[in-house]
Amino acid sequence: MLDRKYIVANASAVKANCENRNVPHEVDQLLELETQRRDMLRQVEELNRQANAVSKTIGQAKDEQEREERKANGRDLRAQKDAAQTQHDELDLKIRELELRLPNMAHPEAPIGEDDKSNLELGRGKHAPREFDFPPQDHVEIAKQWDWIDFEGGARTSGAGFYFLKGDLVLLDLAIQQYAVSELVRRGFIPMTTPDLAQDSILEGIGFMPRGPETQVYSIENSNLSLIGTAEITLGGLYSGETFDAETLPLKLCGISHCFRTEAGAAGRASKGLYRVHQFTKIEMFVFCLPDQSDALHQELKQIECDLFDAIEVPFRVVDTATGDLGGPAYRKYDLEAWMPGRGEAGEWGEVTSTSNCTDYQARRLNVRYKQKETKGTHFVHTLNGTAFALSRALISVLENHQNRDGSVNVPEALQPYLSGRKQIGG
RNA sequence: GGAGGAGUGGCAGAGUGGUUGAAUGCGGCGGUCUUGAAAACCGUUGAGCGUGCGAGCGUUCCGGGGGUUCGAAUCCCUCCUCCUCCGCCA
Repeated sequence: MLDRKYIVANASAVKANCENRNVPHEVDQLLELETQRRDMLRQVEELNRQANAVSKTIGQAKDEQEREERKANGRDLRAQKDAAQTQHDELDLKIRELELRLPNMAHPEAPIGEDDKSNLELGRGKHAPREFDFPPQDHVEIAKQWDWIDFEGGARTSGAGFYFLKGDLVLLDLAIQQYAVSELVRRGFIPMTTPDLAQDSILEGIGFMPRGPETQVYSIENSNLSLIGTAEITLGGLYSGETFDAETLPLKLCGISHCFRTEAGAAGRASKGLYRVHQFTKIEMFVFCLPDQSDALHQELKQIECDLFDAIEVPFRVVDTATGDLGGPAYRKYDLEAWMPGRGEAGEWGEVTSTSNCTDYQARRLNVRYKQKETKGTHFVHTLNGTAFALSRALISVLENHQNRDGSVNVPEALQPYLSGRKQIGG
């Protein structure tokens, strides 16, 4: 959510931003309603002031008759105030609905473009895509050879898009998680396991739309809870309504959670094997910080993602997301796309991580503030998030890039300590 | 699941219908004293919104929502959270 005063003062920039992002807007209507609301607010406060003044004189009334007259006067003023208040609240609600649909402003250097075709490649990882001297298999084939993934069992118990991991692949999965968590802890992140469900109000604050026709998340019937699509939701909601002391920021959190996605409308999109599933585990980075820290922290999160994928020796490229492809809350977003040799005809890049600077957009919706010593008042913090590893896709990248001719898979050195020192699985 | 109790400012803790945004203490900040520090003493110390160049003024907020009343931290209803005891359970 944008600051209402900012929208009023910068209406043309807000409109231009919506157009760059391919989001329809009703800024003009919002401005009109806001003008009305302010008038109404002034009326409400004036009536309230008068009513309060009358109330204070009632105790000092000189006789019963004067007392009753003043009471009647007070009643009348309160009634007028209530009527004005109701009008004000209706206007406020309409404005808020419009505001909630406005996306965050975009970073001035973010590439402008309609969709992901305008995304800008910023660089590559340390490892170039491998030249195979044998036809590489995709992860589904590799896993099948060693009975590492049971898709049929997943479908039987839970439906299409669910799966069981088995055997050594589970150990690899855990090794990646442990490696990521220890690396993040080393870099000052506090490890946290989070609830896998959150209240809808928190989802909305983060920028998800639970229960809409295009919802990405599963909701629990007869409750206001939804399964989280990412730990960003719970970590971001963790301090909703709270005020940080400025010295305690930046606060870096590392969330370990399951992620649930309906993937509604994703049918037909590249979705083989583990690539697009309804549930996966994710190690997520989340940061609360001061406004002047968020740009640098965004670079830091991007760098951590690069370091992690370099460490597991997976080739990747970094992409600066175009305005039209940014989610609503993001001011700027970088994606890492890993090389997946088994994808498409002869390998393709596939998104494996994403890091966003959401500036104060989520903080305003969730009411997360900071307070600086010596200065009056509070301000909204900035929030950032980034994927360390989404395990489903990380596993694809490791299996496909480190496969051998016989289907065995080399364990990247960085992961070996977390896999009993083993250098290979399968075979 | 059953029975009780409690939710007030950064914290602790008064306040049960009318200048109470809220006593008091602690903490924080400023000052006096001191070579310096401590102690002591004095002063100061919540946030949101509106309005004004500004000092300020107005308004809202005592877990959330609703109600009674001219007026609610204070009375009523409801929800949430926490604590204690009992039961059940990984």
